[in-house]
Amino acid sequence: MQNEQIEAMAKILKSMSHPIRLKILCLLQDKELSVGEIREQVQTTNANVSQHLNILRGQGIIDYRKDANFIYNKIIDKRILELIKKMHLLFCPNF
Amino acid sequence: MQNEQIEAMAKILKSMSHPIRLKILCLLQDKELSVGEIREQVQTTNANVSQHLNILRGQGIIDYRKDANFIYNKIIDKRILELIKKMHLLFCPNF
DNA sequence: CAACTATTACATTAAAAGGTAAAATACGTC
DNA sequence: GACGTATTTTACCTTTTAATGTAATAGTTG
Repeated sequence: MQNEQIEAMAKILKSMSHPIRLKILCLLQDKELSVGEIREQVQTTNANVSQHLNILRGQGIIDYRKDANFIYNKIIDKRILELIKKMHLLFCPNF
Repeated sequence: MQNEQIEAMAKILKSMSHPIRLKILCLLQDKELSVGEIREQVQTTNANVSQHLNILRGQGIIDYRKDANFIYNKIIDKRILELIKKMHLLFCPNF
């Protein structure tokens, strides 16, 4: 890996390395979810979820669509999906 | 993934998510290296490398052996090796 | 406009990173 | 065995960055 790529990769890893954000990404693996739906699964506030989502958006990992006053979030970077799948296989082989 | 596993995984990712530590892991993919040898490749001080190595050791990702007054470091968690390989494939397909 | 969902802004707290100097460890030589 | 040198670690302090809480704001709906 080149230095620039290492920097870029480290940024991506950092954005995934917070428990709440990692959980959000796991939840979004197979379906899109609204902020409120995410908050139900992650023990924190609405605003906090929103802030974490914003970090993931900034990395281009997720995107959203509006529907009424809901915001549905989904993963758009397929590489992240693959990476999570791999992590799952490597670190949680029992599931 | 279970919550505990997510916490554990987030910790691992965090320890990999610093550019210097990620570079160290890349360098250690195929060979063991002393602190000084790592410092040559990573633009920082000896003490700083040592501190980063300590974090990776704390995670059980790397271990070391002594030889004279050199410390040779290597990756002992094979899952990390696989994860790096996968990241390489996904994010740096040109190399 | 009242109710609901989400975002933003700001302030506070907590955690990580980095610099520097001192200390520990090992080696060779006198 | 004391001394000088090389390598690495540790400790301490400072700075920087990240995370969180709270309240205010925006946007949408009926």
